[in-house]
Amino acid sequence: MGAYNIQITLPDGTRRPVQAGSTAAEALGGKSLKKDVLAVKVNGVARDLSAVLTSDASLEPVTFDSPDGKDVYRHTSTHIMAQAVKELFPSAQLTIGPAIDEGFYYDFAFDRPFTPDDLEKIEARALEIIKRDLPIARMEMPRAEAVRLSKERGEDYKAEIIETMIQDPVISLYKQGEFIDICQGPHLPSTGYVGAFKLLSSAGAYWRGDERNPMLQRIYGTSFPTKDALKAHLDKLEEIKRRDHRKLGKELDLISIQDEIGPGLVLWHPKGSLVRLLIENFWREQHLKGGYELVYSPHVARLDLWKTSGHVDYYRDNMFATMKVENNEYQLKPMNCPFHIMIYKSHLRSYRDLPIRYGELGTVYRYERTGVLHGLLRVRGFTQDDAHLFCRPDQIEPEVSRVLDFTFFMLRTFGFSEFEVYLSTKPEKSVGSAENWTQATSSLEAALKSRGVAYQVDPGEGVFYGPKIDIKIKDVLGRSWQCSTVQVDFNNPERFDLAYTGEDGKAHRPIMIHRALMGSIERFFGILIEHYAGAFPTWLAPVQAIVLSITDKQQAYAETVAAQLRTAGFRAEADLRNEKIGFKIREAEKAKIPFMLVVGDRELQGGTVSVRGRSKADLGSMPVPAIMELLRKDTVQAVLA
RNA sequence: GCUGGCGUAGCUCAAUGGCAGAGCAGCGGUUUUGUAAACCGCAGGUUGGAGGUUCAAUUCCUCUCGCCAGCUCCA
Repeated sequence: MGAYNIQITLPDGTRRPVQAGSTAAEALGGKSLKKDVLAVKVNGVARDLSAVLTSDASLEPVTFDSPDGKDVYRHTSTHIMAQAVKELFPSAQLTIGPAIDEGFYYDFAFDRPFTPDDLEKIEARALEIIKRDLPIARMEMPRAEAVRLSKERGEDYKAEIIETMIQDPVISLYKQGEFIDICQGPHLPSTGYVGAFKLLSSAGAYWRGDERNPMLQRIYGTSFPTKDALKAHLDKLEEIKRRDHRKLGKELDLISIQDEIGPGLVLWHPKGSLVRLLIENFWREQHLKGGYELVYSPHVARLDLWKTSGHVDYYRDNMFATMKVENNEYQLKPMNCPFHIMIYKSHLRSYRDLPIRYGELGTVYRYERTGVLHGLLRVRGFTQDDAHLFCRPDQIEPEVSRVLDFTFFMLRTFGFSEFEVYLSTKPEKSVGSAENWTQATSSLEAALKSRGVAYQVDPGEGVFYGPKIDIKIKDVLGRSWQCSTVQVDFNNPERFDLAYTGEDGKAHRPIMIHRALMGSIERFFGILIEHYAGAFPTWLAPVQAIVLSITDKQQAYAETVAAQLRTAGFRAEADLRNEKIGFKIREAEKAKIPFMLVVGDRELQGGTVSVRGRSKADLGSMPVPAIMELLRKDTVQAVLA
């Protein structure tokens, strides 16, 4: 090898000559390199530390802090798991094993599901492989040879992957000990780089995600550089469990879903109903302020209505079966839009009337397959905070801008402050002219830009009838939920032959915009429960304050205080039971009531209450008007924030 | 819908091919209490449902309903 030098450039701008043929690791500092450098970006492309440098390049160390670093780390982790599986169960075939958001999985073709017992053994073996600190080497070979090698090793799925999914003439493989896997890489330099490693669960998964294909056995796991980081992650998983709306919904007596009633059908208990009432009241108020007209529509209608709308053609699989009434077929409604359209159609409309905005908290029923139902998040009967805007093409942009403002206002009010916005463009199967699509899409973009909203484009992900904007919220645990959607629709105005009379006296076709802010009230409520861990802010709390008497001497006073609060418009209760104060506080804490007002003889004498906020906050003694002021401030603040 | 797991008192969970149990909640009593669980007692069940094997099934088998995890789907 020639002893000529090449230039490398480091992220801080320093340049350094190194010998051509050096590895990236050597170029970065050789043996002094710490174990927290996992890989390297050569000219922006993630590579192994062992990658050989042959020309001038910019180098950037990749650490666990970066998404690339996590990816490399977890990818090697999943190889380690796969090696453990192959060692313990040689007949298991490798398929795919990617790094995912917070860990990794690997799918194996195996003749039976892995048991929790298997998982323990696999984990133990994986830890041993980490201890062996096997060097991980990259190899390259021609496709045909890689296919042959895979078949030789009994890895038919791997051979299929190369043959059908990879175009490159040269295939890269990674080897650690006896374990070989086809993989693009990059990987960690050795198995010993993995600090903390844990397997989490196993489940079936179809080959290539298609239920007609054989079922594979998937194992999920995660890994972190340190035990503490792993523990933090496991703690977070515990926290997610603690906040599960199905658990809290039951504990706080908010809702139930019962066998006798049917899967995916929700009973709203009094406390849950109260929260819902508060949400809906706020929603209606804001819509009236925002220039919407509120409407109601029936829960069933003639099937023909949905033939006209196209739902029968496109979405019958997700609709409940029709019912026969007096020789006519009726359908439980899966959507509200046809009704709003029919309200629009009940008059001749002038261009002066537009935009027309119909809003409805409309309850719809959709047949969801049993396997997808999930608490409040995925149900069969739910209420959409639906609205349909009928407008001229030139009104799309201002209307969408208004909707965006409105959406962010609503979501912020419910405590969400981080958003991800997606613009979905024309899919392969679509209706409407190219011109329509272009104009609508650019109107959506213009609206987003006018609002200074950062967004990503999802090419081809629009609905067949028009482009859309989806907004995802991030909850307090950093999880994303899609709630809001704004969809332009060219299809329904056409199908229902909607028209308005223009300035020119001629009939024109209006554009429809479907939009939902919260999406489904059920789902949004589920998200809210988890976001707040059941501890609703005062303005949404079903019970805002509870008066706790110390002995029955203060019963009358406690009732008076509670009554005063209720008269002033607060949701207050009194706990007069013959129980110790510690017990009453415990129950009130468990019920997550924002304010506990303890009244004993001292308070009785002074006409005060001793205020304890949720989670131990001691707010001291105060007269009744003062606690009312506190409640008022706490309530108003949230709504105006 | 598919694969796997699960289904026992209102809730959380034990147990066994041979009379189904605990804690909490509920009810009755005692206690009159100062910031996260006072004490005693009582009651509570066709072990999700149907069928089968067995002298005997909550336990084993089949079907069915539902739940959970994942896959798939999501206007």
